[in-house]
Amino acid sequence: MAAAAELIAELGWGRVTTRTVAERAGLPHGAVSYHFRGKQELLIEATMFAFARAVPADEFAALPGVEDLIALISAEIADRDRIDPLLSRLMFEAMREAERDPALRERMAAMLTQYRELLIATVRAEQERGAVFAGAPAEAIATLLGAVGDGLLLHAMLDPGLDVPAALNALRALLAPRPPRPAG
Amino acid sequence: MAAAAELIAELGWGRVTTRTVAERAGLPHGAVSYHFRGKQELLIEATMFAFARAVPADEFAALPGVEDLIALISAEIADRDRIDPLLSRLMFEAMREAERDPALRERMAAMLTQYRELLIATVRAEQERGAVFAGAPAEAIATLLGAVGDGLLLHAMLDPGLDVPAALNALRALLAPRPPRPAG
Amino acid sequence: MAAAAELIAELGWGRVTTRTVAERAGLPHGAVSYHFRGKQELLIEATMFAFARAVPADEFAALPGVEDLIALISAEIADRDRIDPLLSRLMFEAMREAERDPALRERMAAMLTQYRELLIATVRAEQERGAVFAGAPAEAIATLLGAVGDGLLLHAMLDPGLDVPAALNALRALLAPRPPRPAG
Amino acid sequence: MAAAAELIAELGWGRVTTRTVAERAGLPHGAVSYHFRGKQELLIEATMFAFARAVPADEFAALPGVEDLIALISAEIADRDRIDPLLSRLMFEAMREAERDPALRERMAAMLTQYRELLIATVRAEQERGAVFAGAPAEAIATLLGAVGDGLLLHAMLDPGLDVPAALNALRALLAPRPPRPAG
DNA sequence: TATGAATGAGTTTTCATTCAT
DNA sequence: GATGAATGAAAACTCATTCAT
Repeated sequence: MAAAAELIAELGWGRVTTRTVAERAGLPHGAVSYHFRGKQELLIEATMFAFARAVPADEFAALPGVEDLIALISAEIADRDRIDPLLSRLMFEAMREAERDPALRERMAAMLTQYRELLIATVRAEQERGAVFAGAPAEAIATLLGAVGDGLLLHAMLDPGLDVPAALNALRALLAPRPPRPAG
Repeated sequence: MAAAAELIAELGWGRVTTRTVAERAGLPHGAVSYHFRGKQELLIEATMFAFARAVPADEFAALPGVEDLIALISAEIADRDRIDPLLSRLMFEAMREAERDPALRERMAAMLTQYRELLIATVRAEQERGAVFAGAPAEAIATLLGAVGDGLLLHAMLDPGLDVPAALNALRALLAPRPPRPAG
Repeated sequence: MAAAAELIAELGWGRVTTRTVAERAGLPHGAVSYHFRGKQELLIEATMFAFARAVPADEFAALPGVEDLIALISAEIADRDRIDPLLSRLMFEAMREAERDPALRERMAAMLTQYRELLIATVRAEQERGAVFAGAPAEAIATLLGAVGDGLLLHAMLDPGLDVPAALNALRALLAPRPPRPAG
Repeated sequence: MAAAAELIAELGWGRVTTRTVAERAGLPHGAVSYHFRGKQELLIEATMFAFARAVPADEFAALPGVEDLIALISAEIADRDRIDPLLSRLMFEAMREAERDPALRERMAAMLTQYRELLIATVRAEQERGAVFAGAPAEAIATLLGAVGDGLLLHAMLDPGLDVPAALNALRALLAPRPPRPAG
């Protein structure tokens, strides 16, 4: 039941009840306990299902080096924040919950690692192409990029007036390659 | 009852119960409802209290233009993550909850605005001093810095192995001033 | 759960607790909140259920013009006060509560209106038959009769020694038809 | 604190809290427990105080035979319902509570007996004056009058559209003296 | 296999009363 | 004497889970 994912995003992990999920899905209440071992299992499955459906595996495989890096980040934010706020909220809920539930943590970690690997590879490729500032290791820049993405998401969620495009332009300028610093 | 803040960080906002808070604080159960109008008020007050105690007002006033900007960010992360992991988790919980509770959102927004104003002023001063990349508006760079700070916090929380110092070095390099890009 | 009605009569509306109701009914505590949206709904449903069960609808339909009016009132009081003191107390509690709860008030008003319509029709029929004093409008006499009924109920409840039969005899005498008052 | 009487009338006996009383009276909270043995004592004292203040003893003594009986009832209803609904509501609350609290019952009974004696004496005097229907014992008519008074009060409280003046006119007509019934 | 009624543990909240100051 | 902070008993309500059908 991927409709449970909606409710996690809307209400928060802890406020989702089995009844609400059943109602939203138009299913009988007993079905929840019948198909899943418990609420937690339902929510975890729903979360991973929603992520898997949103980012198909082959998209991950195809991306590095193809898209401009900034455009990638930008599109990601735009997707999350404008087109489907569900996913960004769900991501935060799941991150929070993952800190406490080992089962979820494991699955989230795998997903995040995959995403991080993609970022590193992309940064490295762009650096080799000369399209991105090469004065720092790709790993470190990728870490920054991931942090900027989620941080902007978080701040934009709290302050809808935040000028995300301007911030992304600044990021673009910062990431631009540059000549070696003149001595002195 | 600043001991409630601990529990928010440990258990998550929604899993804190009045009973648990009372036990942790060594107080009778009725005391919670006696001193606060309800659980939510208690948690909000505890949150703001913890933040206020962690970042004294005069520190805010003294910082701009005095400290190196990167050092500021770095110190902030180090403080939060090493000295008192409570604060970073609490921040995350509070941000998540602020999305749903208008009262908390208002207070968090005020705090973040104050922090953002400080960042902007600092960035602008450093740009004028020639110590920070001037190719983007101070507002946009400050937005990025705030996002990077909280994003790194979040990711470091989820992945304790994350190389934060390396990322901060990369940030330092990216923020360094640079000569105008050669034409072409 | 019509057993809740007993407790309203015995303890008073405000002193009935869900726990008491559950115990009296031999049901687990959670059942109350499961079957009704809340305590108030339970008590309201129990009240209307008890009234509906006590005065079947067809009795209402059959009465007007058939029974002697006094006998009607008398039977009503006797029924309520002797056969089932529960109902008179319940009626009083419900009236008191109806002043504050709009939902209950609406349902009580509907019931009282139905009863009052019956009284008016009966009075009017008896007046036309020449069996009841015709010197006042049927509506006004019906209002008095309704008031006398509930007033006697109330006073008999508070003072068990009250001579209700004597009062009903007096009512019978007062309601008797009379010749036009001699002029002067 | 006679201001507690207001709250009984407004909220109902069981819903009055010591805090509310103290606030309404502008007094410190501790004063309630200091001056009275408990909440119940406070409410009982407040009730009797309000009644005593509303109907001074000498008024009771002066009334019988002086006022027209209907005017007395009418004035009573008007007073209660229009000028000061507080007293009528308080009366009902106190009656209800008196069923359960012996201490209150005793004091209410004394008051009601005094009132009933007054009614009987008045009816008897009016009957002797030839101003009231003499075909029934004064006691029984007094019982009816008392019941009509409280019954009308109760119904008028529930149904503000009730035509009380018309009902009182009918009562006046019913109580009018009449010649012996013509034979046949 | 599927359902949804029923259960009871757990949570928040209210409030009369107590008692140190 | 007077205050109001503190206590804890009791109440309503929620909800995941169980289980008879």
